[in-house]
Amino acid sequence: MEGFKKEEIRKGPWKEEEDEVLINHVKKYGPRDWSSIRSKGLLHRTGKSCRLRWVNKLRPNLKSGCKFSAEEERVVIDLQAEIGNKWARIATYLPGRTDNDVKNFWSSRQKRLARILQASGTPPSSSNSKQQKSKNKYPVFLDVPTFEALMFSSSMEEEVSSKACSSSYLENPEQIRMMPLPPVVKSELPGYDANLFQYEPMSGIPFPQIPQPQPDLVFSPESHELLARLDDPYFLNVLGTIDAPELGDTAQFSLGPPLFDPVTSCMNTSRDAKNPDTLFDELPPDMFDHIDQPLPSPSEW
DNA sequence: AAATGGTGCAACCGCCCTCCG
DNA sequence: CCGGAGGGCGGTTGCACCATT
Repeated sequence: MEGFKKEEIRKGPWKEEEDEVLINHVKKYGPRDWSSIRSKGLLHRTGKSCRLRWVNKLRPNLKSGCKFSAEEERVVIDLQAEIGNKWARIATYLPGRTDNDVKNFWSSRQKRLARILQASGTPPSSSNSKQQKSKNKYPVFLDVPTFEALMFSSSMEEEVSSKACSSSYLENPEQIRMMPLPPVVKSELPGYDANLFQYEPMSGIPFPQIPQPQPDLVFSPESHELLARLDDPYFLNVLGTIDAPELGDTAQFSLGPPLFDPVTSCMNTSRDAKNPDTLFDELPPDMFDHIDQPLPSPSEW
């Protein structure tokens, strides 16, 4: 019997009928007791597989098929810089998004960046292969989210890649600090944890401070070292091999549809050139006006 | 039109934690 | 206290689709 059961475990793409069974189970018992789905003989899937399917695809109010809006990108970038690869935690700030979504988004982004850096003549530290398959093989500084997150949106990356290797865009840390980043409107983030954000008002522009070591935050030794060096102009010069002069002092940023509006957010999913899919275009001048509002703690929502 | 490469996404794997008997 | 089961989570893989050559 055990052997029989083992052989019966199904893998791979889910069929509609399986989805229906899973949905019915959740309707009856709620999103729990995943393993009982198999033990009852309802599905030949592992409990894990069922849970994953529910969480990633069948759960209500998912924004499946929707490209990340500019604001969502911004949230991910900020939070990744703050707390690292805690995708599930980051996903809690993005209604309708799953940890898998966030993870995939970030992974795609990392791949793009790696490719751009290679094209721009900044070779990976220990490999000369065309394409790095694992992000663990990327240059170490790519694992430090802060800078690359600030320097590249998906649209900026394309511009950057075409202007590689010449400018001083990153030479001055102050320039970076003064970049008019579109803000994450923390007050609108469900589950917002004020302890995770340390924004300092700089001419009304919020800027995510370099994460300070916190008891519950774990950075790799490399990250610790690199974070410690972020104020080092020489370190910045390393990144300065990437050029985006056209962004210059008046770098423009785009704002996507309002965050947490599944309808409008979903309308921004096409790759229409008229519809830039990214941050950093046409930044409204008053967009930072409401940043420093008090933020609800997770317990308040 | 075919080949190639990039991208996004669904799903699996393995590790870890928590809970419960 | 211990061990097993269940579940959560981050990392990885495989594949389909699309754009480019």
